[in-house]
Amino acid sequence: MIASAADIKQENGMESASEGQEAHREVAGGAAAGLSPPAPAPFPLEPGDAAAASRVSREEGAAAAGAADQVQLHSELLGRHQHPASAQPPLAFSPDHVACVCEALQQGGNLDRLARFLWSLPQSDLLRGNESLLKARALVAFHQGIYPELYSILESHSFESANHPLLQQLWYKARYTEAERARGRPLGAVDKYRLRRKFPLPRTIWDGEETVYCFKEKSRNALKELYKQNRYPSPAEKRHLAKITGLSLTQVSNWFKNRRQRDRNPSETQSKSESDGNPSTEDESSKGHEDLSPHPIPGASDAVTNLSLSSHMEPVYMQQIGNAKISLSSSGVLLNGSLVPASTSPVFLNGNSFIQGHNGVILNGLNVGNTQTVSLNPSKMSSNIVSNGIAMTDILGSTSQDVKEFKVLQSSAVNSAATTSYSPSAPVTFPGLIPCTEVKREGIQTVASQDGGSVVTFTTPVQINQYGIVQIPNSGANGQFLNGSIGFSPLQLPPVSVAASQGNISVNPSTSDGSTFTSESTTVQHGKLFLSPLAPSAVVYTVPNSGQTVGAVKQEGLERGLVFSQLMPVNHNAQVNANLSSEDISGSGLHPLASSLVNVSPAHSFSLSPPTLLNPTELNPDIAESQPMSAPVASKSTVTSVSNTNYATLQNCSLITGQELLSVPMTQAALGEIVPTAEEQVGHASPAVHQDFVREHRLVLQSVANIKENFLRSSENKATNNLMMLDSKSKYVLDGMVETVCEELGTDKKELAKLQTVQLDEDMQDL
DNA sequence: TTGGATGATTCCTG
DNA sequence: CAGGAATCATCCAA
Repeated sequence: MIASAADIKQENGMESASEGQEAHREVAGGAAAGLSPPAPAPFPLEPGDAAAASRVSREEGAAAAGAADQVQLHSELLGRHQHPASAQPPLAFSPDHVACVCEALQQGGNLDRLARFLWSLPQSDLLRGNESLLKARALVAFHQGIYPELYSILESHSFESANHPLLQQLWYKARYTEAERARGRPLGAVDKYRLRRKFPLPRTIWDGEETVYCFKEKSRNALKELYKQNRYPSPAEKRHLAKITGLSLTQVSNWFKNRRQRDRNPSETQSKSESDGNPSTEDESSKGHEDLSPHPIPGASDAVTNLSLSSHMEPVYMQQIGNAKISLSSSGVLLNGSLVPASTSPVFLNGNSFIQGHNGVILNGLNVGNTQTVSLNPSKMSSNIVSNGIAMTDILGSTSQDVKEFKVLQSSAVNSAATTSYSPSAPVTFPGLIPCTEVKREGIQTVASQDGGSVVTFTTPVQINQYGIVQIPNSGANGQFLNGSIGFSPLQLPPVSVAASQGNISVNPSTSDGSTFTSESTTVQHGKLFLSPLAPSAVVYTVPNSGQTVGAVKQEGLERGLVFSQLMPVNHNAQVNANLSSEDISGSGLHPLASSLVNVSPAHSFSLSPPTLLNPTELNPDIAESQPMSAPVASKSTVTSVSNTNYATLQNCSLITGQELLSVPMTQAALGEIVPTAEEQVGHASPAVHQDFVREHRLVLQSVANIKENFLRSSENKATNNLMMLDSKSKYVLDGMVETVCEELGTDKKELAKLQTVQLDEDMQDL
């Protein structure tokens, strides 16, 4: 689709860059006329001069046939007969239609035609800032070698991320081509690299996220995290990883393959510590390889691995789940999980993950960086000593095997004898665990033990500040039984600085024996919603108290979803603020009220009161097919998990409320007005209505824009297709339109004439 | 300019 | 078809 540099070079011959630009301005000049202020218009169209433009176009117009001509014809008519010369010529197309044609021509690869079409368009404020037009203009400018204009376009408008790859290519290729011309020789890799450094991408076409060796750091971290746990991911895991990282399955597979290979041959590759600064990665890679060969996830019977730690005099029993790798050079921390009867304050994190010594804590396989603090702050320490309990709520990523193993270990924990109590007023650190990571534990009741060891159970709210993982505000006079029900899902926590913002946690009042809590101990968190923005966004809502315990929530492959615990009293005072942005979560941590993209007020409540729990089957049939919810501890657990697609639907519902009457029909109009009925409506056009309609439509689009990504994801769900269509700015949506238009363009001009004569007032009536 | 790091590719094997 | 090994091309920092 993109004209190659060679093409451009050919077109421009041996002219210098500036000469070439001028030449092309003269030849193809009007391409950008009147579309956007930032770019100079070589042939500025006087108001009402669409006819002239039309004539010029036809004279030049080698292919006078097609959409461009039809458009300009109609523009001419409207410009002459409906508007005085002083007014802006009206658009025969709606901006969406223009964008549609642009997309069609772009995808058709006919950039010359696209240039003529752009040139023929009249000036209109409606078209300013139209991203499809700007993109088309950029393409044309690149195609014609008018690089200054290209740069101007790219820098003057903040493009949607969906367009970034293409525009970035344009940016770099233009730079390369310019440099090649100047030097008169092809560029080498280093030359290109220097050019990229010299001309970094403008933020308008770049999300600002650093990439190293083509992979974004975020993606790389996700790969690393899974690799730490499992060097041989299953195809499903690879797919999931590919999905959450935006990489292809092949890239994920290659990454693992390369990583394994280089871990196997550290001497050859001189593999050093990864960029995550975690030497443990290397450590665990360089030792015990025989244990890391492909193997099925072990069953519960072999879930417990007895390791002897070099730095410890006492053995530490750890739970090794699946292919999770265990690397302990000192005491570990494990929350919510298994048992480590080490003498030096082991803390476990969610059972199946692991933890390592020197540089950080790995929460569920994810490393907590040096500056991160894990503090467990209870608010009040009454006498809540829970002797038992390990309730595991593993939200994401855990496998059923994990749960099984957890059960085994849990039972052993319950049956164990030794119980250690920690003074709530004495924060406990874990020597040797993480020299640079502070782990505070306040008001933690240590409870069960195994083999003389101790298991930590959190009986009060657990708070991990913004440098840490989880924040659970304490809200009660009575201590709360959290029972260690902290679920850190694998792969959800980046290991570095953003880790804190990407975990998820559920605080569930559950007991190991399945008994329910009294209201006194559990109501304190009423209405609290603890959300966690995740890169693969998983948000866990757990609102305790209903006389029932909440068990584990499992949802494999959840990418952006909400997990609602049972009986979530949204209608109380719960305002759901969920920042699901995967791009900007580093600063928000887990503060529940941090910047929110989605603000679901009670008015838009999902009716999650007990009688109307979200039914995953209804919301998304995929849920029924997917990972079943499991409740390793609480027998009564009833947790509703809502998959990403459902979440998108929910968002749509809330945001579109009151607007869907506008937006949905608009989609129909945008797509459907190519139908012959449009012809009968010629002459009924009402520019005023049209523009107003467009504005409203834009309003709708704007409101929808925030959840666009979810729209796109929801496209996987057929049930939401209609909603997806609302986002007519989306290229995905346009794809369908483009196909249609391409057909029309390729067959009959009349169809385009029909397209121009859309009667939006009729649409309004339909509304 | 250099050399390590890294993603991708090819070939082979089970 | 996935994994291992070798290799290539490119990236990127020093």
